[in-house]
Amino acid sequence: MSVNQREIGRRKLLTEIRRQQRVPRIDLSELTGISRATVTTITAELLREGLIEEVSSDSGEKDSKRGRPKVDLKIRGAARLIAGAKISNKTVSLVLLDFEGTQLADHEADLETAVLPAAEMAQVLAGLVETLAQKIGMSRQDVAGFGLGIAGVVDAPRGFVHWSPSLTSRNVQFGDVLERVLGIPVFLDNDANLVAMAEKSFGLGQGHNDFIVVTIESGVGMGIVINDEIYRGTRGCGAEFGHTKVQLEGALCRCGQRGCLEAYAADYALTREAMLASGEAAERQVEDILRAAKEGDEMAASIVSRAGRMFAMGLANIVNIFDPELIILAGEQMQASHLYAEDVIAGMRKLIVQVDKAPPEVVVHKWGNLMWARGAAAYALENVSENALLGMADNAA
Amino acid sequence: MSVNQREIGRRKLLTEIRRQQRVPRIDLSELTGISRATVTTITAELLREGLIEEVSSDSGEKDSKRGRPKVDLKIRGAARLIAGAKISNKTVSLVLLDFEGTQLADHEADLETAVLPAAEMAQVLAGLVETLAQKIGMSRQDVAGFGLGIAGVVDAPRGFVHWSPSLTSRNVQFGDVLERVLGIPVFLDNDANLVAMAEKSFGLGQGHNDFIVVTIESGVGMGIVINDEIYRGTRGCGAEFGHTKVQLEGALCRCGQRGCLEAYAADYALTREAMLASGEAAERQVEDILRAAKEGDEMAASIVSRAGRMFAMGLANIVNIFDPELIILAGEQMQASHLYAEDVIAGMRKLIVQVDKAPPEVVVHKWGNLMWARGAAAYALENVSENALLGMADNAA
DNA sequence: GTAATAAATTTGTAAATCAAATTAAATCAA
DNA sequence: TTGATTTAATTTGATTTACAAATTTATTAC
Repeated sequence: MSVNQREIGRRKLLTEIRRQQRVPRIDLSELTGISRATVTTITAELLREGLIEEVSSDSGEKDSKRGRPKVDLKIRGAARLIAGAKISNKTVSLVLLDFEGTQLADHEADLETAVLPAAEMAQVLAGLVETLAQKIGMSRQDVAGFGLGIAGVVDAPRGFVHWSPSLTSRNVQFGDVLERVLGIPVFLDNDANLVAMAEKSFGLGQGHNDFIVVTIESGVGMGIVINDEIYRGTRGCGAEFGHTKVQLEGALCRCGQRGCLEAYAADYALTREAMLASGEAAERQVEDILRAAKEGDEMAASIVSRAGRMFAMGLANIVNIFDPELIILAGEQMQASHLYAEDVIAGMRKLIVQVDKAPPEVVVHKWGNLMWARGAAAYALENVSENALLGMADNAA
Repeated sequence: MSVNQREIGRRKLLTEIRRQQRVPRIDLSELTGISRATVTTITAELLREGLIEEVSSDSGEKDSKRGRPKVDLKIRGAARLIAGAKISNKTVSLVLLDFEGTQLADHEADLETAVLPAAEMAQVLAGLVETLAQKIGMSRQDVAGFGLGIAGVVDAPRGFVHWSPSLTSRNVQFGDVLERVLGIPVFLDNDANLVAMAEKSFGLGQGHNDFIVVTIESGVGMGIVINDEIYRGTRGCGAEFGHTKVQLEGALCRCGQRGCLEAYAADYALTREAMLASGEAAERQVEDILRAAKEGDEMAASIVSRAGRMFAMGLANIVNIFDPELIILAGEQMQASHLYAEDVIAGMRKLIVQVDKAPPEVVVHKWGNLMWARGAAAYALENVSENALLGMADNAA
């Protein structure tokens, strides 16, 4: 009933094994502070349960030591099957991972309509997860957990969608709807949080306990990791970096308010301004504007420069508030390169509180379309892992 | 050595007793999920150690129940003596608390100079703590912990001061200096964090796990409470709300940068603007300007209104990032009333992401000079409490 | 004075950790 | 090939700890 001692040990060891990838029992004892005896008993349980497995050789150092050789332990990939998906504008991308986190399959599908009622969306997703599973000869029922990223305002722990551009209805208990239709555990989250999750599990955030991920695609999003956990506000609408205000009564944003960072830094802001300034009716592509700016077009340069300075200002505010050790600028579109530029970062450094200590590291991580889905899967993986451990206690009783 | 089960139980029970103020064992068992038997044994330990005490009557409900009457437990005030202090511009205010948190004495003293070398400041503080203790017939050596709040950039866990307006030297291991001079454990923190601490322990933050405190005095500060703990960034220079930027290349701030919130909302910003606008050489008092604004003076009104709108914008950014359940506007000066005004808060509400859920509660808490010192003491109390529990384990061994 | 009732404690048992002893699996040296 | 050496992993036995159930304690009701 209560969280007993043993469960704490099991959790500690399983997470440590996951972190280390491959690790012998004696090191586990060192790393976790749990005695060798207890490590033996607990890992035996985890082995029996099929959650981990032994790997013969320690490939690392073969300096011909004598003594009984270490036997590495690792997460057993075959233990569970995890699916993750991200709903984008008119496409859904999915990945299938094993329990180790290695990718087994992926899939991409178009949606006929970008916006659907919750029930229909669930039907579509159920079909896609089935298709995905069949790619490796499995069925949907074999999937232990499905993580889904959806744009909008999401209350992740409750699986509740306040609003999403992909759903016709507001305020849906979408997590429950999905679980009913899919018949497997579903874990729902805001898409920006999932990038943070992906960076934490597979990306540049590995080994960091506190960091911030800023995502740049059509809008500007943010994920916050504090104390090794995704921080979500009380109402599930925190981390709205794109809608922090950088100018009082400034430019009009898609959200209807004025002065949002997005209204200066996002793609549509650039094209809109260029259109307005030139008086042309046709929209120029962002790439066009960036190229023109580089080639000396003053108007274009001015637009791009302001976007960069506004972005730097927004970033600086984040640093002044959080003082994180790391900021990851993550995005799949190369066209946001003007925001990744070194002078933008330099501009940010000038706007933060000056201390005799290095400013936070800023790294850029450009990745493919599937990263979102992998983040969603990582979120599911975390939850499935936890449930697997809880399940063990039940079996014992 | 390792944090054993028993220690977890002790901590749980002690914090629960502190939270409940007075509580019988059987309720403790209910509240913490620890069995009655274990509650008996652990509370016996805590009693023996003198950290808690029994109180005969449960004053609450005397509805003539039968059965053995409950015996309330409470923190034993006499267990430890805690001091807290805040260094302000040219004064130091101090409080002396017992282990329950009730105030036993307070003291205020002027500094000859606002800025001192670390060693001298430590000497001054040692004398003041001695004076404080003697007010109740005790000496400095009887104080179990001293919490100190100091303006500037402070790395609290390390007791390191990057920079402070009260010290001549930068980058001082001030915590260690103080401990050497005072001869008692010292806990150092940034002053804004201490207000958060005070609100969490004694004020409006009680019962909330995640909230934000914005302090308004000569500058604008912020304290962040996440998961019932003060959040401090990696370098100890987070939560610099006053220096978040609200205008690109805007008004000049004391910190040398442009566009800081402080440069629009702080006292000196108002007086400066009024002076510039009127062309007068003499500075007007903030109260003057506020009164004039109310009486229809257009220039004054414009200045005050902009300060309010900028402040609303800054607050909205905090909400858009954190989505906290509660924001406490805390300050000792009535003159900041223009920032507390209802229309400022309403302005903030218009600038946050709109969801079908109530915006965060905003409350105003005006308090006296000693609140800072009480926060410092609360910080020390938390640490001393923790150490008392750790000490028990050592005794047993 | 006795029954009833509820809080707190005691008792005996089961769970779980750990240090120390033991076993297992390898290398090295002769 | 054999035995010494070395190190990892397991087993053993003691100890800690938590808890359910039984018991004691302190009160009211009748």
